[in-house]
Amino acid sequence: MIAESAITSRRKNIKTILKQLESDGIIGISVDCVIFGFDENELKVLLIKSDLKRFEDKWSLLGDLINNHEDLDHAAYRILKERTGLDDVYLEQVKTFGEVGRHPAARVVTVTYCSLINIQHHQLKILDNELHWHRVTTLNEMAFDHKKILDICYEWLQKRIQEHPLGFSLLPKKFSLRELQNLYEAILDVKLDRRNFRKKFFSMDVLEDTGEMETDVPHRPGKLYRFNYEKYQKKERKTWFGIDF
Amino acid sequence: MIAESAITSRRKNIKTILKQLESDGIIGISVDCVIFGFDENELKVLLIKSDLKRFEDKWSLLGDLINNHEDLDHAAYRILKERTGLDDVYLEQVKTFGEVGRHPAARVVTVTYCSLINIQHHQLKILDNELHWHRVTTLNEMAFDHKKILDICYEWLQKRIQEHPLGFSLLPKKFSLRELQNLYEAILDVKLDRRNFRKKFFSMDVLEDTGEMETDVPHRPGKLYRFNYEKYQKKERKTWFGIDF
DNA sequence: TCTCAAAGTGTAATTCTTACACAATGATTG
DNA sequence: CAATCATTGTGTAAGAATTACACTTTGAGA
Repeated sequence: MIAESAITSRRKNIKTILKQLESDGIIGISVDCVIFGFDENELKVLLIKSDLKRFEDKWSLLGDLINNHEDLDHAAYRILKERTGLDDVYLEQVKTFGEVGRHPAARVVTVTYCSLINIQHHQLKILDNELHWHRVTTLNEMAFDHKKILDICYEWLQKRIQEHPLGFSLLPKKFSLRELQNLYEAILDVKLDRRNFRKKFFSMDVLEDTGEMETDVPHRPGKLYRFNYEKYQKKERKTWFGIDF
Repeated sequence: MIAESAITSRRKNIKTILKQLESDGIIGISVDCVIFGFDENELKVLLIKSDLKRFEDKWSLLGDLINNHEDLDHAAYRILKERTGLDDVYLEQVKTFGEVGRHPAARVVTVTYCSLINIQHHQLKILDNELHWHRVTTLNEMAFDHKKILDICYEWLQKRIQEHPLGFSLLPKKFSLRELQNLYEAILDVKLDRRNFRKKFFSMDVLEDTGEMETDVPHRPGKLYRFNYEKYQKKERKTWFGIDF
């Protein structure tokens, strides 16, 4: 398979580079993408089987070394594009990990980005069967320090989704309020009151009625909404939220 | 002066290393510290005059390349210690900047850490007169992309201080409620109601009455409190704050 | 002892959050 | 085509949190 051999050769390349870095005493810089998706009412993360003997059968995040003449953000978009074929996606830097022993082959400092994509809509080309959507909540061991990275990104997401409208990136353009609520309930692991949830979103005034309804549901169909980014943008941001800790 | 010559030689060293990195096509990794202090009811940041011709007379953050066998966090503490003599301080990673052209001498990716220190209490040894506490609000041009970095760190601080008790790091161990309120008002650039401010902090139950009073104030002295870290720690953290954006 | 400047304190109005139940709808089935 | 099913859609009242607001107390200094 073409895709597979391309990936294989890329990996050999990485290993060679890392070896070289290590012998020259140079610190490598990589980007690791934590790619979240939402499917079957569960939060998923896109992982790949580690190719290192040291981490046999362990899952790892999608990452790569950055290029010398490439902005850091650009590297993140590139990696995402290479692995998923997508470029119109939500992507945000979360944290940088730089402990000395975190990569066995060489000293590598990695900058972590979170990406949120809509699994259904994009139907990314997972030709390569080493790629896998894994449930976030039932993930134990991972390669490198990737479990720790994932945990931090998941916490980041839980917090972030309550303050910024990133959740919509995980849903189709048109969605029902039930889908939206399921998303929040899954990510935050809470049960929310349906009426209060609706009231809250309507009062925030960021949803737009598409005039369409759900189809193919075995019950009364709900209205479909879309996120109105312009309205959201126009809202004024406050520096004062209230002290609470 | 001993301190000065040490710094000068260190800087030459950096320049040499950067030159070498650039000619070898290697990406350097640095840490930049945004060191906030609070004095005379104003938020200050510790800066140094840039030593690059390109940025003559511009202020820059305190930074250094990381060492090969040093954890990233450790590098941040080291730099802080080298520049201020302090090691028992609040320090937190904020964001990594990796645009290609951000450093004129070489490709350098920099990881930014925010540090909060109490200017009065520590009396750091600013022997070197190129070091300077600058008002955050009246800072225009800076060297490199440091103004952008500072802006982002300042926004980070404004948000963070409302959710976490980091503000206390900027105050003496014992402080009056007025001092605390001045701190919040200065950082957030808002006026707060004195009674509501007190009510809020007392209801959060993180302040401890020291039994002491202010001295040397030309008016009725206020009680002195200290932050009770244990009580704060014991509070349970919620994943659910409420959606709002 | 008088003045000054800031400390210390309570309450009522408002806004936000939570808890809660029943009728309407469209799809499916017998 | 009538009955059933599952889920949508909707309002209100109680409680909690936030806001706005003014007068008395205290110690220092003149």
